[in-house]
Amino acid sequence: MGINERKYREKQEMIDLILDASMKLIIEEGYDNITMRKIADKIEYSPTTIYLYFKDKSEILYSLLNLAFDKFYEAQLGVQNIGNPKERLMAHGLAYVNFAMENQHYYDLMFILKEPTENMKCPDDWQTSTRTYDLLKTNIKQCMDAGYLETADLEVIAFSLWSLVHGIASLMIKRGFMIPEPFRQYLIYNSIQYAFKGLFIK
Amino acid sequence: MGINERKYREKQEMIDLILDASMKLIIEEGYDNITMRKIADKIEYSPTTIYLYFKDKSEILYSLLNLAFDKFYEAQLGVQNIGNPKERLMAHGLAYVNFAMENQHYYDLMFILKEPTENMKCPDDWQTSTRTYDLLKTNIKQCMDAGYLETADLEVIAFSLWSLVHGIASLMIKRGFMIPEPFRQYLIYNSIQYAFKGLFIK
DNA sequence: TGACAAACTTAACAATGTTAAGTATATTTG
DNA sequence: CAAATATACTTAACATTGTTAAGTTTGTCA
Repeated sequence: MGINERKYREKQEMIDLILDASMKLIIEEGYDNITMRKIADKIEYSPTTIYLYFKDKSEILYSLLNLAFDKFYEAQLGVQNIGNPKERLMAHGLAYVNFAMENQHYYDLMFILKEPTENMKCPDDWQTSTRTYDLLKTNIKQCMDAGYLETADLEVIAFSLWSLVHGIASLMIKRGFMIPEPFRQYLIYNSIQYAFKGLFIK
Repeated sequence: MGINERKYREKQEMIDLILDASMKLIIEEGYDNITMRKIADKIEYSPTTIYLYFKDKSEILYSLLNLAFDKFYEAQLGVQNIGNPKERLMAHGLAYVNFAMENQHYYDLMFILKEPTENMKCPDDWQTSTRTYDLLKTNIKQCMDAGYLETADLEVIAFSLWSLVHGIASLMIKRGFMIPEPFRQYLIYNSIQYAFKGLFIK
């Protein structure tokens, strides 16, 4: 009988409803201003109903983190059609920072906030994140194979590049107000350019 | 009459008492777990007394941010006795990340948390922070003058290096749990090494 | 000594995440 | 078909948070 299937579907729809509302709230009002009651208001249910679908608030944030990583991964894929490994890697870095700047709250969820990580106990729980990191490593590897990068520990190069773009993104998001607006874009673009150029050996 | 001086002194002592207790609480229990009532408990006053000395919680955090920057600046000064500009700059980067790792809550206050920055409206309010950034720029400038670095926009180079070390530090602090412990130190050290080496031209 | 200001506390507010207990609404079972 | 039971949801309440208003004690100065 399809009754169980329907129930499962309805449960899933409710979960999506909650996540949708939460994500919208985060985008509208920022992570700090998201509360269980506001989510409940938005979906027109009582606050406690949410607890029938999520263990607690951090589990909602963890689910949103995974959704954010999906969007992030897609954005990263956008540069994979570039043939030349060096240009691809550079575009990759720029795409990373651009995504972060245009989706600051997603970025917060993915790499800065602690709360959603309370639900990440074992490595299985961060598959959505390692997927994008693997993409970066692949692009680095191909640069290395093509002789654009010095042969070195792939993990070290990857972490260096990741740190660089994450540093740019997170500084801009959290302390960008200290830099006058017209100067921000200039700094972002040229810092990436400068740092990447240094690493390439041809 | 020294009565006003005494009162001023007492007021200052109270402020220090509150800041001391707050900082200890942050170090002991982390930023998330610091509450006005816990601070009050620690200094053995009622919670509302604190409001006679600080406008609100974010003003306390802002004061702590400045204290953190003082410690940070001191730590950075530790490498200034190194004669060779290149070695000094590299040591500077390492000292930066080391301080961050050893004082994660300070680092949170200085570069990641939004709350304390609510009290930073005009550039006068972030003097303690620009001071350390100026130190970095000085060291970069000297590397450039000595021919260790390609001549380029100082602001761009400084932001690149800052982003790199900040990226390493903040990733380790916020998502370090995803990297197995013995590997973390290796990654930190070698990433700095790798990225810096790329930038030097001799 | 009495007026007044400064320092501090008590009580309370609204907002937060979360739980316990209760009520409708489906579903299953006799 | 009706009673029993499970499912979905709500109401009420709790403890904790930052913060304010009102009151009390203490110190200062005429």
